[in-house]
Amino acid sequence: MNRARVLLRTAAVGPLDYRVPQGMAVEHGSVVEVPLGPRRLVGVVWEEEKFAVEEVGDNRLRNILSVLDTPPIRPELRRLAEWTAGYYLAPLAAVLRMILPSSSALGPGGTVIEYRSTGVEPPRMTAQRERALAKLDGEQGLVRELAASAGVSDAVIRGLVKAGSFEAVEVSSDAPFPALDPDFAQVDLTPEQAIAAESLRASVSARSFAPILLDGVTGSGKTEVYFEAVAQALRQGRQTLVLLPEIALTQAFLKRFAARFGTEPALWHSSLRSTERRRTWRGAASGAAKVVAGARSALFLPFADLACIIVDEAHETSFKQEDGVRYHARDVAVMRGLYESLPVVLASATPALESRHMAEIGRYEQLVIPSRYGKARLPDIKALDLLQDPPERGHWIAPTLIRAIEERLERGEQSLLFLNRRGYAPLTLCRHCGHRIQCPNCTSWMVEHRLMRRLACHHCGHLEKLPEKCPECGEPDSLVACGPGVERICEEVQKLFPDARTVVATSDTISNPAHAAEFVARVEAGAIDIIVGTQLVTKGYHFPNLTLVGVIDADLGLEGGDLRAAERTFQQIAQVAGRAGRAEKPGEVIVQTRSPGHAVIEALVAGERDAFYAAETEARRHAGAPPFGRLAAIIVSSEDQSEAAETARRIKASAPEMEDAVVYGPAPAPLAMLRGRHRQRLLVHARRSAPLQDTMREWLGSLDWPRGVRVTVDVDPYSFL
DNA sequence: GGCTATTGGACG
DNA sequence: GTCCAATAGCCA
Repeated sequence: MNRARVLLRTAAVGPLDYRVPQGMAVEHGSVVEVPLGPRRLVGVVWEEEKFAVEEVGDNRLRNILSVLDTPPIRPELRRLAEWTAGYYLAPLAAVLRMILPSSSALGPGGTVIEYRSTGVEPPRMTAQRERALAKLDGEQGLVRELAASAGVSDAVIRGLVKAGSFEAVEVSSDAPFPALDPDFAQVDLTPEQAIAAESLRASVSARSFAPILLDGVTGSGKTEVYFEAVAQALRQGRQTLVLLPEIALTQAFLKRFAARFGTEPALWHSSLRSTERRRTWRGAASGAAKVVAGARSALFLPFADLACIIVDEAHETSFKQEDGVRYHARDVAVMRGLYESLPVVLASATPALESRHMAEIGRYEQLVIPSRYGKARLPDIKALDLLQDPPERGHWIAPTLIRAIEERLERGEQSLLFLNRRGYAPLTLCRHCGHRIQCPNCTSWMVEHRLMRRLACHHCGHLEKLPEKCPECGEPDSLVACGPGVERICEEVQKLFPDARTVVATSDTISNPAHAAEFVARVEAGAIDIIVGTQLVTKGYHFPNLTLVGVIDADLGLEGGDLRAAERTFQQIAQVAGRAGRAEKPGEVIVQTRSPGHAVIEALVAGERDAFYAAETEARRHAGAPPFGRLAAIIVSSEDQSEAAETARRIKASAPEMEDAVVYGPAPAPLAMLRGRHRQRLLVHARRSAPLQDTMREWLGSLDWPRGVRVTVDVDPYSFL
């Protein structure tokens, strides 16, 4: 090879050709450093024929500077990258950015000095120092990382190091991974679990593509079952990837994993420190990291010898990336399984309708674990009609639910109240003039967070102080909180049961693995009587003494009515219900609703999961909705409202004639303004068989729009905001 | 004319 | 993405 086509991570620059100097070993997939103008960039050598680029004369080529010290990106992963870019209409370079982390992980390794708080008070305390110490308790990282995490300058951290409040820790970025033992723990499976486990072991050994739906009710021990697939891969010396929907969940997972295999797996998620990032990436590439547990982006790690992919809680919508490359990790995982010839296990108690459908038509294998582990039985779900049994005025917990909590307190058992709404109140209103406090950057109300004493926008993160008088009419003490959030429910609980120990569990209070571990430990130790939580508490946790789940507002998810609203509500309530009665003590679930006759609520109460799915599937089939038809959204945004609207109109006007697709819109998006950008949406609804991506590529590729206007395509959208 | 802000193209 | 040169806009 004397010239090479190099794909760079910057989307704005297409693939470029370089000269391979004499004696340099370069092959397809090699990770190389190349010059571009005055800069040095990292890229990957790709097959020339994949790109239609203008040929450039040998005389204009510059030399590849070096081949980096990492295994080449294997063809299977290159094909997956191409598929992802093609399917989601994203630049290949943007997918490459997910494969190659920032260059720090690619450069030479060695030891670095990180710092960890010691608990020593500095002799002189300042506001900045106080903030850093409060925020960084128990954290470790580079000075730069700590400073960024606490929102202070590097100098503050360096000062605290000098004062003895932080100590230096030498960290090797290439520390070896401790060996995982496939036979560390005695495994005690029920006959039902054993059958599923054996099937998974066989799939791993078969070394061929096999998408598998592992469908087991909550508490049936799916994790123990798929651990047997991990064990099988370990015995063969090969690697496993476990995708988890939320970092907050990893703590519980890691504990169970370590109990089964003797030590924790390698980790991958967006908030890793640079040393950890480097270690996991290189461990995946070398094959030294036998198991990687991670968020969706772990899907693009360059595994040397992958044997199996497991998608835990595969129905979770957080697997859908909502910015950058808008891919669905569950679907890309299946494609990776296809390219790498390996089994992909989608584990869930409430599978996505799409996944169930694939199993029904025989495209996915289905393994069912029909009952709970040991003596545990599925909880009894009751609907509580809020019109018949209303809470007191200005309150949200109905008398029946209050009595149920009371019983648990008397028996020394725990209760969980679920409301998928962070903060204290979703809307703040002026009683005098009717003004509603809105985010300056978004079309959304500011949410009061009483614990933080701030108003927050849940879309852009904008924060403001809670005003003392109405910002519109200036009337003092006229602002009232409307509606409940978890903090307000917690306040109500504390008024009702002043002696009970309550905790709010949301992404605000459990924002890192350390918090998650502390939360789990406190609940397990019986130091908590009542948990009030958002969707964060609906999955993964196993609290044997928790016997009551109260759903504060089951109707919340049904509002807005996007195509998956009913399915999502069903999954969410079934999952949170699954937290009750996970050991010997039976669980009870009380679902507060204003529409007990709604199909979702009736299905939950009757325990008729299959009937619900069947009806929902028929409705989707009738509407030509996914998985029977396909959707793609086009979102046009600009700081200039008229430019966004005009561009959207032009896109619509240039839509090609399509027999098998319809274009709806443009219309202002439900979130008409987001982060200061005005947004218009179009929706393409196509038949299953339509060449959706090709059509859209051609359509949008022939247009251009003013600078400052962004046009994004969302294939298989999950959010319609 | 001389200065700064904006924009389009090249970068191999 | 970033740099650079051509161009447009602005003032004296």
